[in-house]
Amino acid sequence: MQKRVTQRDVAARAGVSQAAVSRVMAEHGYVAEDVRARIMEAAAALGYRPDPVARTLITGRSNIVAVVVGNVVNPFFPVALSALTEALRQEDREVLLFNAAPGQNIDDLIPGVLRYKVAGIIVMTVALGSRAAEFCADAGVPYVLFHRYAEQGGAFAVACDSGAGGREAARHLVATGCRTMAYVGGLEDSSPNRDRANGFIAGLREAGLAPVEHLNGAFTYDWGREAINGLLYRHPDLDAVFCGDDAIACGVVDALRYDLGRKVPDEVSVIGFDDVPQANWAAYRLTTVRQPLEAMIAQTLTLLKHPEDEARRLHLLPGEMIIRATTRR
Amino acid sequence: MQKRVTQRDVAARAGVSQAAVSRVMAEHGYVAEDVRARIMEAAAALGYRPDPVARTLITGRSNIVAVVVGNVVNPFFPVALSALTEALRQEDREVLLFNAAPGQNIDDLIPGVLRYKVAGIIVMTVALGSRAAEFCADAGVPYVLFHRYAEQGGAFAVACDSGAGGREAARHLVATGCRTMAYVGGLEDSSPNRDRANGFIAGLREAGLAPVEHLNGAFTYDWGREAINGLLYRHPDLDAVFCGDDAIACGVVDALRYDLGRKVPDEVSVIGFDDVPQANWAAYRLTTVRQPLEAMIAQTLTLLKHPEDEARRLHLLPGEMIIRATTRR
DNA sequence: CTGAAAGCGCTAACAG
DNA sequence: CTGTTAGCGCTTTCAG
Repeated sequence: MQKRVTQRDVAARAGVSQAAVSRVMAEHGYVAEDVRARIMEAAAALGYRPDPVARTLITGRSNIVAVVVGNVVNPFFPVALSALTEALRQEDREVLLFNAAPGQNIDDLIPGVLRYKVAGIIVMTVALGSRAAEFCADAGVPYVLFHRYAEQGGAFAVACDSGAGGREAARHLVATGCRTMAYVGGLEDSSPNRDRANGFIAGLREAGLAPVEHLNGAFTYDWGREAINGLLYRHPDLDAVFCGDDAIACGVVDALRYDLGRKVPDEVSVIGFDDVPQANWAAYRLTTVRQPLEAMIAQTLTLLKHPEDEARRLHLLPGEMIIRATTRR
Repeated sequence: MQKRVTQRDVAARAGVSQAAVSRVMAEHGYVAEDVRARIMEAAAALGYRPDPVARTLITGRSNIVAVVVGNVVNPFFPVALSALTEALRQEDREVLLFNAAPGQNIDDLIPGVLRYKVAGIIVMTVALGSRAAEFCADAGVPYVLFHRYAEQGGAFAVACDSGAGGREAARHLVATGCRTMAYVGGLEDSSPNRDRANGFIAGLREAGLAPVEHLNGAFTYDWGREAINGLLYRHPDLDAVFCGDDAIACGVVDALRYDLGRKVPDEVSVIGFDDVPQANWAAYRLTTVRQPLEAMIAQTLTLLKHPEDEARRLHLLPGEMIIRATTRR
């Protein structure tokens, strides 16, 4: 149980005051070059590393970023979380992970998060609160919604341009000869779901078409599988389905092939959204809209670091249509 | 930007000293019942919530548990992480998430983690360090390996009994008439991989059989897909493959069906390990060995909370064979 | 430019 | 049982 090396130890070895060491470590205030060198040397020799807890106590700000996640079963989550923590790690920031309970309002969670004096909060859940942004603003903590946005609250938000993605999906289906189409969405009350649906509808309208049906449910494989069964029963001539995300799409494809005996894409085309790893598995080879994950993360970090520089609240980044084998040529 | 409520404020309102408030909040030391009631009332009225940073600074221990993850692409990770954070949340403990860079030694990571005065460290990466357990022991921080264990270092470890699982898989394949079998493993130098391989080999030996080949690679879909191609070329009469995990197994199944035109399970049986959500998707319906996730997490939390009560270092929990449609009846 | 000194909010002896 | 008193390790005035 060895004692930690403190700034006092470094100061003693360098023959300076502890305050001088602090100034060097915090890169704050002026220190003569030779003194700074002596201090750095002493710190290195002693293996000194600053105590983040003590620093946070006094400054009221840590280098920890809170990430609030919710629907963890969705395969997009681990991909996004992993890329995010990796990016944060490269900036020497840690990630405090909060798991919102199903149905839990973010508003109830944020005050608890704020107690940790986090440097910022990134919210990846679908269920939103209305006052969370306000709490964070009061505390001076940057608050960024990732992957979706809120109509009100004035929070920063970074997301894929789902509307454009939905439109592209519609155009691709129209261009490949589909006419009787449906949208199988995820959580009704979420911005990606709304935008994907609206974009899809808008894209069909360009061709003078309209979806025969528009379903909402959850961003899950099981929902996709369930939804398509009823859908195909009501519309036996259905020739295309645009899905809220890849998980739903996989469920739809599987149900079409294994529950309903339809050929994908020959009889029914299917398009997903996200481009999760499974989308490219040989069993699916899903045509989908890839989220611009790298760009979304970069934008999120910029917002976290310099929220004041950025007047624009909503940042929608264009996705990329990935054409594989669940749509016709 | 409203001021936080501090113990001093509570003390003033309750007409007691700040120390009395601390004793009530920390549940440490004696306080008269009526005084305690007054304090609780004042705290509630003011909306007081303790400052975890200040508390950590003085006690040298936070209520934060560090979770170190690595191979995030593997679908078992989000399932495990999600269940773990959920369990931790129920104990009012937070999760500090560390993403080990690919190939990074845990030993280099742990000292940085320890600076946060975490209440415990749970390691879910496959790459191990040799001194991490020692560092943690020196700092008095419980250290638990999750999902795999180390031969040396004396760290606590909680994992599925992969050896028993491998043996069961072998028995099931033998019982369903397979004779020419191979093991397609993941990361060679990891305990789950070794145990699954050894268990499988032992299980075959019971029937007087031996695997025709034994490959190691990575716990990924792509590796499974690649491995089976060469394997089937060298052993055209192969009739079963036991895989290091479900991701590999999905790759093997897909390659057999779509790259090699074989029928699963009629021509080749495939068994995975973990029972991730995808294993039950209709495109796979994978026979697999389910990890006892709930039990593993419960055991991990117990070890974290009372490490001194537990003499046994290694806790192997039995998995459950889930028979689906990638093995014959 | 540097050191002394005052805390950040809380816990933990220690008297009373 | 309760209040007083030191700090935890660090940042940040404030003199010098």
